[in-house]
Amino acid sequence: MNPVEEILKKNKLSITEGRLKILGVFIASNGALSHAEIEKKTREVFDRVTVYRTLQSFVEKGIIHLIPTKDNSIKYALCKDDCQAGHHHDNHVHFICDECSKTICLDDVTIPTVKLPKGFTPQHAEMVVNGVCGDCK
Amino acid sequence: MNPVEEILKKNKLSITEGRLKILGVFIASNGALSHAEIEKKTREVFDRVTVYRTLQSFVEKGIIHLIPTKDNSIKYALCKDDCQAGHHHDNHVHFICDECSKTICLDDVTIPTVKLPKGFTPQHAEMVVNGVCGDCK
DNA sequence: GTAAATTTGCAACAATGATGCAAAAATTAA
DNA sequence: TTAATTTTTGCATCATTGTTGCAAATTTAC
Repeated sequence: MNPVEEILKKNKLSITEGRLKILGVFIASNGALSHAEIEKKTREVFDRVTVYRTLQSFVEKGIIHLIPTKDNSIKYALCKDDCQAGHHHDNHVHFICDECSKTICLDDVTIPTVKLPKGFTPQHAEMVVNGVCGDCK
Repeated sequence: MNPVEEILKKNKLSITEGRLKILGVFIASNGALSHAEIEKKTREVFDRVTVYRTLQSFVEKGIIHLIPTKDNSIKYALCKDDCQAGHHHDNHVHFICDECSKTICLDDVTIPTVKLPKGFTPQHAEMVVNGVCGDCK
């Protein structure tokens, strides 16, 4: 069994062509992908709705995670840790390159904790850094 | 001249009913607002397109700023510093309450700098903390 | 292989956002 | 203050994005 199928099995998702293909796209990509990008790569094969539902189920199962952005573009990423070990730890910083606009998971950069004003109880933090990536400099 | 008009003047925007009203909504609110919320509060008075264009021009002038979110909902906020001093410094942490889902600018909490891997040049950082706010605890 | 469960595609719909253009309003100049 | 110029608004229209119900197709379990 190939590794893509294994990930689906491990997450109790039935093996379908759509899921194999879309998960494959993530594994082949080195950065995060927007919904539009995934749709473009699979539109000829699968329906728009299938892509939506597939991504939703992947997020629910923790196979991929969302990255917050300022513009209204959801970005999805499959992180190395998640897909190999199966247990989730997406508390890493994300980097968006202003040149190539690629979104990269900095798996080794942990989000620092900040001291909040009185009354606020933190639960989860997200951090996104913009700048220029190694390839573009 | 009232303070709302002054902000528009300072930013070289002509004083119109729509801008006064929408800016007023921001000043009256203690948190960030989504487009939909602003539209709801002004739909009977102004056209949808006017709201879009007004928000766009406010962002361009730096009167309001965007807050990144995971779901596809743009949040806009008017920060205390910006509107009073006129010079921009929105390098503060944002807090989203999981109970009341209010988004709050923590103007006094500065985003910490993180050490990035070799090759990455940071330009700007964003940080969003989720949890429970003082009112909901 | 067959039955049950799940997923897919289609159609339809809702929400969000953008653009061109004429009418209205605001600013500038006289 | 009025007239001319500039800017903004509203309307119509369109594109994109995302959701839902349901029948057909596929996958899984037996």
